[in-house]
Amino acid sequence: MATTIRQIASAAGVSVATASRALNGAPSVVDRTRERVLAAAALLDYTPSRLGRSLATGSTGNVGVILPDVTNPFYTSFLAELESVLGAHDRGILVGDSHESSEQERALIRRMSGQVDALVLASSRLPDADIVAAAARLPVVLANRLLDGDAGDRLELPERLAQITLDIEPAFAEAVRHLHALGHRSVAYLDGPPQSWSGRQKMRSLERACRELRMPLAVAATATPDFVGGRRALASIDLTHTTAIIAFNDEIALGLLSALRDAGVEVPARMSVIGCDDSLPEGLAWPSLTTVDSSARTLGALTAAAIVEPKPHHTATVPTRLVVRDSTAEASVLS
Amino acid sequence: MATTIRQIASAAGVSVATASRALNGAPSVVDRTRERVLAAAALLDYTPSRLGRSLATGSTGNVGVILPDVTNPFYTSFLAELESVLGAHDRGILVGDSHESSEQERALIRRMSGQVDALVLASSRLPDADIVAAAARLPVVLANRLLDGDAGDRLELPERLAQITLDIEPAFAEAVRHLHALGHRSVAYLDGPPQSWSGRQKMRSLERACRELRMPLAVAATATPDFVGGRRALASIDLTHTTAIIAFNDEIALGLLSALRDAGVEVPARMSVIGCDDSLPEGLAWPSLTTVDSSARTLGALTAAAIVEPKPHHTATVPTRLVVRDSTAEASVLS
DNA sequence: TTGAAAGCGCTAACAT
DNA sequence: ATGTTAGCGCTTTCAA
Repeated sequence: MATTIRQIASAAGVSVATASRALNGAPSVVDRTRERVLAAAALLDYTPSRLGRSLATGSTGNVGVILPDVTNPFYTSFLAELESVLGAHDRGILVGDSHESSEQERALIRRMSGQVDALVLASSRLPDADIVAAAARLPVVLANRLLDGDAGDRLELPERLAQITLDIEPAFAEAVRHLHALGHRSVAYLDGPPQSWSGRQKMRSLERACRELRMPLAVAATATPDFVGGRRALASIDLTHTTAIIAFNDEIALGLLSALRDAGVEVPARMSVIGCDDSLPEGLAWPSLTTVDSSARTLGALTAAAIVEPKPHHTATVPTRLVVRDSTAEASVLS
Repeated sequence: MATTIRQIASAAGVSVATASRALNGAPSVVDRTRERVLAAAALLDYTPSRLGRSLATGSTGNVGVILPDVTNPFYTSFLAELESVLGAHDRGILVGDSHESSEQERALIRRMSGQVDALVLASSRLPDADIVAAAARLPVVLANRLLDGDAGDRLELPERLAQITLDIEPAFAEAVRHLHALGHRSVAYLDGPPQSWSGRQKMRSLERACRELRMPLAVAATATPDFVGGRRALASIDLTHTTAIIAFNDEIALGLLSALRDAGVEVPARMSVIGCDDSLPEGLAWPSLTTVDSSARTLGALTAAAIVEPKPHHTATVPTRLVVRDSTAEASVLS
């Protein structure tokens, strides 16, 4: 067994109450006493039990983070930033991977609640009602998702539910205008997971922008929102009529680039490609990818802030912008 | 406040002890009583407090996992597998990112110990002594690292220290022989982090294999063991005398490939490249990468097994093998 | 300024 | 088969 506060107390010749106060820097402890306690603690290599403290104070110092896929670079960047900030505040992280499944997500929430002070749900695939229910039990920060507050105000949003999102609408509209200006007259969109809120946002933004410019929008699905999914998705695209493709994320765009190269379709001469996230290191994509910069790290930082300094009904949004590189060019003339 | 076992007990008209037994499926509870308790629990939406249970039983059901970099695909694959297996056993994961720093690693261990049942240290950058000290406090599984047990047996290895490693020696030797057979007469090695145990293993394997074949080995460092590090490292390679490069991992190799393409050096015609891990999805590298297959997922699975079914002085090793693809070919004749 | 004692939610002897 | 009781390690009233 590890050293307990009782041993410290008796070693220092004080009561446990005093030992506790000294250890926690209570002002009411006289210097000489504090020194004795601290010395005893150092001597016995004392580490306070988080469990005991948590039970007594009702706060654990940990936050639960649930991601759809720990393997996805977008979420690992997010997690890295979150971990970094929370770690600096001496708070631990319990992670869970929902594998894009709402069932698993529910199970994780159940397992975590009770041993965390707050929950971060990244791109939650849960129905609104479940999220509201979770937020009733403990503070929840929703990252990359918004609840349908406008839907007739049917469900009251809990105070302790924060929502941090990416403002992708303007950048996606700009992407479409960018393509239009290059002479493209139709756009194909490679979608992400069907339950993804951000995916729906992207779809909506594209639909709207395309409508305004009178450009048809073709939508194709990907089995998985990653490199492999992007590679496979090329098969579902009508190459004879498509000159420009926008992807749900950079991973998909990268897979697409790879498949296009294999198929002998030149980028950008014959096909323009646009990604989303700007998550790839320079030089990984060839040609370098035109993309919508939406920083997962910033999302992580704002999420961490929402945990560290909670505000009722807190919302924040990460701005995004189109970054034009070498994967988009003037539309080729189709034969 | 959430529902407590006391409320369940009084609602069901039994003592807390009986309630506890019923909830935990003790055989000594008669069916009718159990039903009443379970019904009360369901009615009141009861979730047992992990904290209370942990304090009483001395086991938390959580394991701590410390990685050098949550953003690195090798570690995320490892983590994904670990999470998957442990999650199936209803055990939670506390993650920490040490950012390749032993200082941070120490701090994380301190924060975690006391609230986890076991610790997983992936590619720990800590001195042997610290690891032994940690293992004295709680079970530790060392992944991708071995302690110097042979160094005069100076430090007794704790029983509860498991060590899971990759057996890279044979595959690295084979990589060198593969290059030699293709006519290469010298090898360059792009190393990983200096504190990395596996990096030293790789170096040693290469040195030995090269010595046997009388091939000179040139070693260059990378600032970071990732794509960007690989790209930058090309500058430190003598292109006029090098025909083959082996990299610490696939990320570095990928960066190298990208830099070589920018520099107009053809792969494999002019330069052969070999990676390590086989962590890239098919099609990501161009040309496809000859690499040493050493599965991070398998490492994760074996590590999870060491947690779930602990054995004293447990060790296990993941076999590796050379996978020949398109990035290696006959040595070019240098002018 | 310090100590005694209660209690956080739960489990596990020990009794009955 | 069930109840009583004593903690697990800590914080925090309340008294002194």
